[in-house]
Amino acid sequence: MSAGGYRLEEQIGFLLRRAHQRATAIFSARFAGHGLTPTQFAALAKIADEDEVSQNRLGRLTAMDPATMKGVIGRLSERGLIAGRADQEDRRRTQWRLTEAGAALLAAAQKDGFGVTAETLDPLSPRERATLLRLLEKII
Amino acid sequence: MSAGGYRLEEQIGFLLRRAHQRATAIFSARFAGHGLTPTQFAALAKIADEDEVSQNRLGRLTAMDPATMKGVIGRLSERGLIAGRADQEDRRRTQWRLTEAGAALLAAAQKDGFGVTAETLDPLSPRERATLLRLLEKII
DNA sequence: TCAAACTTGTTTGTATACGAACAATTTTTC
DNA sequence: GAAAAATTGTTCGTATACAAACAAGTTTGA
Repeated sequence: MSAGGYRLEEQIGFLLRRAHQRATAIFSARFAGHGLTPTQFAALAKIADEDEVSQNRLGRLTAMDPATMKGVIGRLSERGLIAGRADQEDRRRTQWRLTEAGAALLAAAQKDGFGVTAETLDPLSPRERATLLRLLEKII
Repeated sequence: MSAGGYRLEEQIGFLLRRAHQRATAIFSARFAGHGLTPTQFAALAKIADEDEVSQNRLGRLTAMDPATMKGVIGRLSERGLIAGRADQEDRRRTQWRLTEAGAALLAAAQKDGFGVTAETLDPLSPRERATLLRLLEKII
């Protein structure tokens, strides 16, 4: 009976956690054949955008902390989807690129990426979809 | 240059992940003194609502899978914030309650719970806040 | 009734997520 | 040009998140 009037179901954090869980579940179902997680797909997509990118910068672009990024990079690299080379200008850095296999997988997976977004937003009207994206951007 | 026109920043899943990350960061800052994570706090709040609740039911109420719930319950129980008893009617079940320490911590933490929500939604007008909650509920 | 189906909870393994502490390197500042 | 500050990346530890396989107990249905 919510002692202090705190209703979990109405808290933005709880709603965001649940909405994210649902989006992830939809992603997992559609990407089962590709063997990619949402963060792995995000990393591939951003590496493709950037052509070549350091680990830290990729983390900023995909909203992953350096420790998390290291794990994602490691798994993509082990699977041969990306390849790294030492940066000559800055010896702390490793620059990462898609391999041919990575580019092929990304190309094959991309339409499912749009499918995930479409299915996740399916309960909303086009206008509501735009509103939701706009409001989410405002609170990030 | 988004080869297939796939813009990560506009995908609902990516926005939800980032918004959830920010909400969690705000929670962590405000709850540092209480030593509670968002899921632990959610579990305490729901146990208080229900008075006594089984592990699986609590998982459904707080949107946690049974394996996750077990970890959360274990940590709260180890800290003496909740206590479980074997259910006589259904011998598979354990029923969980707040201890006095748990009830006290929940009472002390609750105003910070509201603070997290307020800070997270701060960039939005009251009308926008209501809209965001409504749209999130629709896509869950 | 009794077998099938379901529910409750556990365990294992993989993948984020991130704080904290750290080493190596580069940039800034004086 | 040297000290200070910042950046890049690693490692360790803790906490979700969930699939899959499982054991044990309960409910359903023919």
